[in-house]
Amino acid sequence: MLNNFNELPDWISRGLDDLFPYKKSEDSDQSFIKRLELSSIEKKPLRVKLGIDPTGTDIHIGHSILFRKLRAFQDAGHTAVLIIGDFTARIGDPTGKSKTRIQLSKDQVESNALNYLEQLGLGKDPQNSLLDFSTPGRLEIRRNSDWLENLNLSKVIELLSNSTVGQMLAKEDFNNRYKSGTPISLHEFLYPLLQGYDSVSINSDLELGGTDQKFNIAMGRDLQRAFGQRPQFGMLLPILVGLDGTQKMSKSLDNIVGINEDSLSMYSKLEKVPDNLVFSYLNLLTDENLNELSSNPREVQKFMALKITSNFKGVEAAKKAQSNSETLVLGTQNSLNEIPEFSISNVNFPAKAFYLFSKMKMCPSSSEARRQILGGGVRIDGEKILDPNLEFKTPEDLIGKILQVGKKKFLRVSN
RNA sequence: GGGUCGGUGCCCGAGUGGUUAAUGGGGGCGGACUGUAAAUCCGCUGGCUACGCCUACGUUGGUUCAAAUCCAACCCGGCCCA
Repeated sequence: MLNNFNELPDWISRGLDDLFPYKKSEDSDQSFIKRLELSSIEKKPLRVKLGIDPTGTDIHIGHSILFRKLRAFQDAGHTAVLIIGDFTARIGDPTGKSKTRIQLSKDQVESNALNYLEQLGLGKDPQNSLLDFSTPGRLEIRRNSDWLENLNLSKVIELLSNSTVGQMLAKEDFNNRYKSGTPISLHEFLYPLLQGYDSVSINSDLELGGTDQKFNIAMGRDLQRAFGQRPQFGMLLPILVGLDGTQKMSKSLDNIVGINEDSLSMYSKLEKVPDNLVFSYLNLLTDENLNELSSNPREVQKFMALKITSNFKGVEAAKKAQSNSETLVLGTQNSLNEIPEFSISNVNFPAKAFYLFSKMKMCPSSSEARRQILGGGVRIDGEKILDPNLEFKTPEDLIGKILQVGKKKFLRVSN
């Protein structure tokens, strides 16, 4: 951490990686504390910007760090301005990318956006959702196509003139790609400028983002000044490391915990994250006191899994997930009360084992199912099966039984 | 636009006419071990109700008994020149 932010209240400083600029100054453009004071003197809530590009369909707990912080500002009475990057999603943020992102269609982007909002809590009680959608004045949802779709060329040129090729190439991602000979399309240079222009369009006081967003957020600050606005502050929060323990959490790396996952799989994934992540998960995803943790690493890990699952699924569900997960380990699956059920209706009989497991979506393909069986990773009601051609004559032979692949995937056969 | 090099399975990367579904590494998955972790060891890693069939080496055609491997055109990219 570059600074210690201990002059800031805990709800702001918790988990913070950087807040910039961070100067001791009376100028509310330079000192965030002054900006906060000004806001309370003027009785004008801060406009806190967070942009999301609706490129995928699943929000994971890594994203939730930002939303939790945004929510903290909401709860403190400020206005969250959630920008749906429906336009920028079509360009693709080059940040962290080693290659040009595929451009998405308008329809895709729109349905992704709705999906995101639902996951964030649209239509839900604020107590059970990431963001507060219902308290008046606490949330604005804006789509950046509103102002970006019809930007004319002269405006675009004006934006472009605010930055230089040198600046762009100084940005780490572009630099790496340039040096390694990976293509960079010109339109990708536009992305930081457009994101910056979003800040101008909504008159942002503070923009939240992951640490990789520093360049883009700083661009917003520059542009706001160029357009005669009071420049925003940038608040950077750490990028959550994914389940593999090394790379950032990202769907394409397949190391995520999705906030839509059922409580059992959420808990199960969390309780077995690599040890080096446990502390940061507690720090970034819960409000627990970090000075009062057990000295037993396994206990801390379980505690972390329980607390995080509770945040998303409620205390009851989390406790149930924990006890279910413990029974699973003992191999007494029958006592489970919360195994997801899956209908056997699209399986044709007689059904061989490998066919069954692929049709029940336990394995991605029938060939894979065959391999899993041969590899000894497949059980029915706890009993290992080794013959991929094991045949089941009728659905009745299977209904109510528990199919298992590996240690984590379970499913109860239903009608 | 010209020159030149290149496009192989999730990724990287061998292979330059025939046991090639394609060496190797990474990643992933499964098994043993364990703290359901890490480390380590072992196995698997195109699809298909399968002892067989199908689809694969940028795209499309061609040569050949036979092509990822040869030829042509096209598409895409790196570098150099303009």
